[in-house]
This record gives sequence, C-alpha cells and structure tokens, in this order.
Amino acid sequence: VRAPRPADFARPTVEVARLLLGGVLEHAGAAGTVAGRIVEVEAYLARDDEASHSARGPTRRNTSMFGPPGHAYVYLCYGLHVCFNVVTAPRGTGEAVLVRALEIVEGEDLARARRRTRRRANLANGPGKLCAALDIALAADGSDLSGGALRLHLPRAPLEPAQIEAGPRVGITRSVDLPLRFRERV
DNA sequence: TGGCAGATTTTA
DNA sequence: AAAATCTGCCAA
Repeated sequence: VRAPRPADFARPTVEVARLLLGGVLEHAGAAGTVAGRIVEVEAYLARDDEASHSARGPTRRNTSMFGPPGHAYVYLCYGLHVCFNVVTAPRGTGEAVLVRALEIVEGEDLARARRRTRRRANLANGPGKLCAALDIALAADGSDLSGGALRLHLPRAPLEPAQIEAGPRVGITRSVDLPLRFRERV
C-alpha cells in the first residue's frame, strides 16, 4: 500500500470508492495501533442521491462532508454508532465514501479487547463495528487522513474490476436502486 | 417544540 | 423483534 495523493481524489467519487478497496485504514492510539484492509465501501453523492447526508445541504453534523477531500467525515448514527467516511469530491461538493467493513491486519488483540466477539470475521464487518475496533471517535471528524493518528493507505495497484462486486447500498430507504456499494469479491 | 426516521448493532 | 438514544427535518 501507499500514501494517498491529491490526484487520487481528482476523479469521480465512484472511482475513488473502488480505489479504496484493498487499501488499509490504520489508527495509532495510546493503547497501540489497529489497522484493517478495506473490503466494503459505499459511495454517497451530491446530486440525485436522496440517501446522502448532503442531499439537503450543509448542516452542523455534515460540515466536513463539504470539506477538503482526503479528510474524514465521522458522524454518529442512530444516536450511538460511529461511522467513518473518506471525503472525496472537491471542497464544497458534499460527496464521501462510507467504509463499511475491514479485515483486521494489525493489532488484532487490541481490536478483540474493544469488541466483544469470538469470531475474527465479526471484528470489523460493519461501519459501527470497525469504528469500535479501531477506536475511531467523533473527534476524528474533519481530520486529514494523510498525516495524523488516523491514516488511510491506498493499494499500490487498484483491484481488477473482476475482483469488485457492485450492488445496492445497505440500510437506506431512498435512492435504493443506485449500485453504489462495492465489495471485494472473495 | 415535538414527533419521527435514520448510511446500526446487540440481545431476547 | 426491539432497544439504545443523537441529529435533522417538518408540522403545529
């Protein structure tokens, strides 16, 4: 994997979403570092996407979604779960990629301590679960993912299209038919 | 100002 | 199937 470059975000959000697959999200904290390979993402767009938080313009919560690309958009879902996104389109646009699932590749013991589950596969196979495993908090909202404690790494070579499965997004009720969910095929 | 739906997860 | 319980939107 490699560090992200500005050019990585100078392309449509759907392409960035596909590029994130096979990348690594890493959080270095006081207790240690936990990192996971990105295996499932969803794109949220600014136009013709009623499921996107940006669909009705900027609010206090989604401010960072309209911020610079390559930064984090972290929000609270259903009042208790933290969800992590990578902001994608240029400043002011309002697009992001939700990271839905990781496969833990570093710091598994620490991840297990933070997550009450026996099965390795369940450590980070959901947007709220992965934030718990990596200890991503709302304080990370708006942070630059190329430099601080929370880092994004992109694959040196993007996944082949045949390795990516596209389909409808999960847990939404509007714009349900858009194929904006991408998963690494097993 | 109040009610409700929501990019979820866990337990019964 | 339901609870936990924050944020934003829309109706009074």
